[in-house]
Amino acid sequence: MGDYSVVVLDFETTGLSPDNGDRAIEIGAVLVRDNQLVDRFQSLMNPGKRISLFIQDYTGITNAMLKKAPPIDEVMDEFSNFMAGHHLVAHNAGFDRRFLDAELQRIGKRRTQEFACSMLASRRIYPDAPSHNLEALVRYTDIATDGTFHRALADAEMTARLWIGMINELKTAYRLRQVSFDLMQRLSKISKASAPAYLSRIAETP
DNA sequence: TGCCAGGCCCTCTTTAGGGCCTT
Repeated sequence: MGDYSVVVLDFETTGLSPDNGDRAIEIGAVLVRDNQLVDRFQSLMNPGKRISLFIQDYTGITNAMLKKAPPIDEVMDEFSNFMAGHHLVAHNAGFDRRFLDAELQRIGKRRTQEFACSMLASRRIYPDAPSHNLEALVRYTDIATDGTFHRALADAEMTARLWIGMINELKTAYRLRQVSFDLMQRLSKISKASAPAYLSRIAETP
């Protein structure tokens, strides 16, 4: 489990909760190693049922597109190989973690690696951002974009660039040589109020 | 047909409520 590689992932789904029968319809993921995007994974998935007009409008993914897509089980099996051995990151990770774990469970697999959240990290690293949704953070931090939002690979790539940007921000602001996944995860788990003191303490530690 | 989550975070808080964030 390398400290310096993470898989940043994003799901498009039929709704908000796998416990209510919602399923994944697209996964996008980027492998980040040494703060570089070095590999990508993307696939639509056929959930075996029609998706709502809201989801079609929100994502641009249509029922016609999903009809031609491979089944979820097949894609998730491939993706479990892609993510193997890497820590995981997502924006509002609780959402993607629930879907990842639910879809893996359906194919008899289980996630073992740690999951970190770029949204929780951004609330601590960019407390003055006007909003901490992905699109607002992309604009706030001047991340290049082709204007595509709410598609899995585009969102995963932007989240990966946001993650790299936050690591670089910490390196610069606190004169750190390296910022590990563990540090990012700890920063996200401590209360937002105590984050500034925590970071100052890290900066003083050689 | 109608309904629909979960966790963080703030505050007019802790015997709670509501906005944000993800689709």
